[in-house]
Amino acid sequence: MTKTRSLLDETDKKILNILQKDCTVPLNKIAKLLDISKSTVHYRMKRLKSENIIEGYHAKVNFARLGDDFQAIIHIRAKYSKNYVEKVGKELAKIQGVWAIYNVLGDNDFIIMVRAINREELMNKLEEMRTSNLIERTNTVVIARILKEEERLFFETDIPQVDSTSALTSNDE
Amino acid sequence: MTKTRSLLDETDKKILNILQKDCTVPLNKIAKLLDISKSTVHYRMKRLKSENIIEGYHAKVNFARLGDDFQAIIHIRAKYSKNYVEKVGKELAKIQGVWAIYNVLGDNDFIIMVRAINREELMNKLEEMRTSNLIERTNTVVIARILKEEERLFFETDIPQVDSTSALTSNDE
DNA sequence: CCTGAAAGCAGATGTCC
DNA sequence: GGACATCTGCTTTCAGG
Repeated sequence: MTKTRSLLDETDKKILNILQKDCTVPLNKIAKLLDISKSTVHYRMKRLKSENIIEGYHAKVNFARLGDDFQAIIHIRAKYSKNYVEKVGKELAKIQGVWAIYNVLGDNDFIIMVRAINREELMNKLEEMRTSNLIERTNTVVIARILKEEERLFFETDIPQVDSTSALTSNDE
Repeated sequence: MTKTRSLLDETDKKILNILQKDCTVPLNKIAKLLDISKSTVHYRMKRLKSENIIEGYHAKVNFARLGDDFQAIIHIRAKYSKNYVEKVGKELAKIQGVWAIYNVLGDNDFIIMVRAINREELMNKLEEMRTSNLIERTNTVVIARILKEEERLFFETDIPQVDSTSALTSNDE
């Protein structure tokens, strides 16, 4: 009967939300928050990691605080060819400072995020792109201020409504 | 005299690069890699954290692996008013799934990153924006594939050339 | 600002449910 | 899949250079 068997249950999502916000919180504390045992948390985290749902644990650095920060968003139109998405992606990935590459639908083929230390450095990176024979055009937007940059948490809407008849009610006891 | 006194020395940057890539590596290992003592690594990490250069430690989740993933990049033109950057920023930040907000220079005022679980959800979020009287226009680009999304590491070029007289010139060698 | 040793605690493991 | 107890090893602290 309606065994939804999603990849993640609600406990997993709660754990992921906690770890996304701060992956240094002790198993102990997570266990208390979710009212399960420490080893269960450990077990689940290991599973999530091994299944590559958790891709890694990373420190977030505040570059704005360091000066020498010049970030931009570059819109790229590629020249079409067989497997151009992968090809162009690889080429872009090689450029120092390109930290995100999105293949997108619409006027452009890619939107990429770049960090440089100043205008000159950014221009050099742009030059690299413009001399590539895989790239048709670039359109660069300079970031004035980063107002937010956080984790992509799970929300209520992410949780499949497992309502059969009642389902809800029944707290543990 | 010209004591550059940068916020970060080379050791700090190396530590930050390691922790950005993986903040679970033991102090021990970092110490060996940098050929300094374990407690020095700890000392520096604490300083970086307390100075908010390290903003936090976060798990990275692979949403693409989970299905129910519909991400987009939205370009936003605001209606100008006093302090509109902050005002619009705050308004956008409230919308569930908006995980990054960049105030940018150019045709648009903001570029934001949004995660939804499907097209409908995204449309709802767009509707929220379009009914805001702070927002003039939106232009949405759907992400087909995330080819790269990593940390913004420090590079050679980030390390200030501590050249005394001329500043420019001096490539590393 | 860096180090080494000692102490405290959290993460890893294995067994049983 | 989850709980409990144990062990290992890392993080944290601190006194000294």
